[in-house]
Amino acid sequence: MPRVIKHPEIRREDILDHAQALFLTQGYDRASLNDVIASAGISKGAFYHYFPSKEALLEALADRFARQALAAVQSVLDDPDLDPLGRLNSLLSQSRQAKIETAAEAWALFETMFRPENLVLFHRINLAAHASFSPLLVKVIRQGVEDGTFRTFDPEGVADIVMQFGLATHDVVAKAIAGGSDADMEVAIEVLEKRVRLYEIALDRILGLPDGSIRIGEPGYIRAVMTARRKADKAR
Amino acid sequence: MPRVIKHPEIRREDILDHAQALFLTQGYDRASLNDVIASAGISKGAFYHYFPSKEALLEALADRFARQALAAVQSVLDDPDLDPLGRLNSLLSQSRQAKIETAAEAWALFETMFRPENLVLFHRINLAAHASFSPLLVKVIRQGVEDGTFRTFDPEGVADIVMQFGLATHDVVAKAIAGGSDADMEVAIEVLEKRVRLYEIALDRILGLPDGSIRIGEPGYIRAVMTARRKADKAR
DNA sequence: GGTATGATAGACCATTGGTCTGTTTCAGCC
DNA sequence: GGCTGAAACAGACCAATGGTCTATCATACC
Repeated sequence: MPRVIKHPEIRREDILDHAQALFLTQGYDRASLNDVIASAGISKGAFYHYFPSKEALLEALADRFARQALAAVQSVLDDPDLDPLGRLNSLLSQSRQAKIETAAEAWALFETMFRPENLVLFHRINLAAHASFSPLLVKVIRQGVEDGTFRTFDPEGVADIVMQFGLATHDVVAKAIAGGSDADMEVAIEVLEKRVRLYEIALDRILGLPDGSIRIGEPGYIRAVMTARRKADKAR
Repeated sequence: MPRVIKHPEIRREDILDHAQALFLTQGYDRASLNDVIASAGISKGAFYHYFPSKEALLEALADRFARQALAAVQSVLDDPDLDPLGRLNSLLSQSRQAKIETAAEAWALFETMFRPENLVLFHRINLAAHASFSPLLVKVIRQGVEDGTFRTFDPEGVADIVMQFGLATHDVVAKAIAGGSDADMEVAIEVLEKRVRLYEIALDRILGLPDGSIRIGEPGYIRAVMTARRKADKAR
């Protein structure tokens, strides 16, 4: 094997990229270290020079995911024109960043992320995301409580419940993927939209808001994501 | 090794027992098949005579857990004197079966179940539990909707959210375990009781009930479980 | 130009989940 | 009681895995 030397940061990202592709397509357990280093075109020595273990690679990957997600909502957090409710709604929908054109990509991520063999990876990402998002959510909620928009005795608890919304959709999406047919997809869309409405009124209640205040995503967004995926599927 | 022949069902349960002990103490990944067969005192041939793979063993274990849990609440489901709300509350608290004396055991299960290395096992159990519990919950909720106690447009969604309550406590408990000190425990108790109250009012709302209708567990139950554990810990 | 240090290669290792062949036990039949 | 076939079990064996170790290359710096 020819010896290629890259800048450490580049090489590291390189390994992460290849690992991400393999872990997402085959799952963390089924993708072997040999697969990773073969894909990245490096030797075992090189790999262990950058990561102390396969587990550490997984964690680094989860961290990167969480950081990227955080960066994606940074503008919402920084926007000074948003009141607490608006900020919370924007965070929940994330629709400012996730435009409809990228819906197909969003689905691709969903599809791979929620596959059963990706449980471990998904969980790590969730942990990392929780660790970095929770404090921000708590901050927003606390501000809302102070200025009187929200009313709750447990901001951290509310934040956790908000975070769990992601997990909540897990089962539904997983089943839709397992099924795969158009009919399954249609069912999944309806179930998800109902579920979203349920979460909205639950959040309204535990934040002491009048009904209809919380709006998770724009109406029809889920359908847009799902149908975009269907189109992409049929194209290939 | 002497050749001991047991009744197939006995042998199977035997293997499951030893696997359960090992998986819970060491985690599914870290406990090797050799550990399991050594602990069970059998050969590889014997093991693969009963289970097609290590994965299948995990699934069988999860199934058994789910079946046991189901059996534990069967009386609540069969009780003809309970109205839908009472039945739901009883299911949520499970306090009829889980008396305070068994609190220490409950904790032991919690402690092992929620350890990070048991993610996979926990998830399988959760899936199995979800599969068998959800329909029952939906049935109860549907009855409540019919007789006018509950009011919701999405019984399945409500059932799922109820089921997720178990997962919700996961993080809190996991952190308390990670900490381990009395102070950590005290914090965990308070956080958990707040979280429970939050869930109660959220469920009240999405079931169209007046506040205070849903009661997850008797007041002080969490503290009872936690302190029982503390006593058990200090005893040894 | 020498050299220390980081970056890379690849042989090597113990262990793992899983397979395969062979042996023992025993119920059912004559 | 003896025979037989299938179920129950034992254990050698295997490829692959995550991880270690030593040797080699490249480069920045004096």
